[in-house]
Amino acid sequence: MRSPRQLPQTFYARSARTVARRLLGARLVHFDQGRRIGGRIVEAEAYCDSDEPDLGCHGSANKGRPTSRTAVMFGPPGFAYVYFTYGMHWMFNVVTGAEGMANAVLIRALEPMEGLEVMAKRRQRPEWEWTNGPAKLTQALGIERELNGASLYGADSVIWIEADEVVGDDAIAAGPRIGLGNMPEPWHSMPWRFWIRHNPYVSRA
DNA sequence: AGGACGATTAACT
DNA sequence: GTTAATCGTCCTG
Repeated sequence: MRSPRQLPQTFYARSARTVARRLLGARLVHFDQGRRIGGRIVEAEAYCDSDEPDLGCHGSANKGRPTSRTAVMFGPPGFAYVYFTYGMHWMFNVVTGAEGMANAVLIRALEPMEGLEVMAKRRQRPEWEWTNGPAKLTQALGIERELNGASLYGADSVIWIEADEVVGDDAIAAGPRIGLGNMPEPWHSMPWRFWIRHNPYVSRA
């Protein structure tokens, strides 16, 4: 194992909503060039929760059948689903639930904890803006296409999540997901975005 | 083959 | 509040 606290595959083998909530306070680590870059997860969103249809979720494209892009989502839990969007941004998700279900959790914001000097070189801004958005955190941690499909629970993983701070239910807030655009109701308003209350690193949108 | 658009961000009025 | 940047993916024909 990379760390005694590295989350096992069983952690991810639950509904996306459950995993999204339990991921708050945990630490995402990218082991890059022999050094740890990472931070505490403070915001996450569930997509294609359990077996409910979720239009607008990538897994619902192509009539709910896997495509080359979404294949990883349909695979077993505990793997990274990394995709490219808007012609310039990378997004990091963890695959959850049962194999074949296309469930995933988007990591939307972190509190920087390790490798700050690397993040600083990659992002010319005040520290609180380094990782307060899904495409900002991937840039800060150096997450790109080669991590798509990477195992998060393996003994020699290069990216994984560790148990860290315990966040109580009363410190967690929930609300509609961000940036859904044309996603129809009821999914547009489903409260599947979770974040730590009063945390300065949560995305502002 | 072609076009619309995106789980976003930074810059500008 | 509005908009450009920038290109892979999916849907239509």
